[in-house]
Amino acid sequence: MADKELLETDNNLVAESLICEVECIHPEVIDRFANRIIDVNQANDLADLFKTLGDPTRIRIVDALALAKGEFCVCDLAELLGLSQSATSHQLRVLRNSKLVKFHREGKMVYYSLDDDHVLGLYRQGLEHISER
Amino acid sequence: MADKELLETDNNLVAESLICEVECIHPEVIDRFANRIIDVNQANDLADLFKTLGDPTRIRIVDALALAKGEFCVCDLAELLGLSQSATSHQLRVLRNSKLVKFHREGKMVYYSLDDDHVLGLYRQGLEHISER
DNA sequence: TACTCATATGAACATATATTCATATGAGGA
DNA sequence: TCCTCATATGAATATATGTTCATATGAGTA
Repeated sequence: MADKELLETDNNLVAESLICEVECIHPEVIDRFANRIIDVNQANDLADLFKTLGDPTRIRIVDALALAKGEFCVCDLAELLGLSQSATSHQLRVLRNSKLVKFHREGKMVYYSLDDDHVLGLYRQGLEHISER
Repeated sequence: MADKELLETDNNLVAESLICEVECIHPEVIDRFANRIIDVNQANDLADLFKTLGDPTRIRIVDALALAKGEFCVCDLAELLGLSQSATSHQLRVLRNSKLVKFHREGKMVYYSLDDDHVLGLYRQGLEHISER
């Protein structure tokens, strides 16, 4: 709105403003990259993956499963990490939904483990990153 | 409390309950891993790193910087991603605080780029993970 | 079938966070 | 010095999320 009023006093500015509201943009940069940027859906999926790992409790769960190189039942996980059973179960569900862990039932117990080595790779790379600072 | 009342009718149960509230724990599992689990501070740092990558807007910023293999000024980034200048700046600050991007000033403009190849590695590994499903 | 136990889940609450709007900062130019 | 412009930032708001509490589910067992 402030712009509009200013424009009426300067026709030269009007033309430019109709094309682009801001002056600082480098059109050649935009043109070059505009169609190569990650698709919004993919960005959402990727963000969801990282978001899932973006909680200290879930990190500790993943860490436990990573060092066990095997599986834990919910109850042991809760005890190991000092969490309530409910909190543990809720967080395991989040990890499950993102396919970061898998599980199987054995009688009354449910055992969880990392879904694949990819998860381990991501986790280790993250660990490396924070260690180098 | 429900436990307490039950306990008074069965002394055998009392003893066990005083040691451990839950029955399903495997003590040998706990003992074996209890002292090897990631330190809480480290878990927080690692979660913060992933949390920073856990937002679609920041993912798209990182993606743009990754494919440019160079730098963008704030204004170009905003235009490229269809974001407001303010939102872009706020998110760049988050990325800066987590040391995922670096920047330098040139006159009025500020140019941002990925901080190091580690970030790129993490990003790519995440991409791989979601592509394989 | 009735009971116990391991796990899952829904609701509620407190906290964190992404965006917008308005404004501040600070560099370059007239 | 005053103005413009690129960027940064604070406040406010809407939304997402982690934990707890209470309860449900569902497998084993008497």
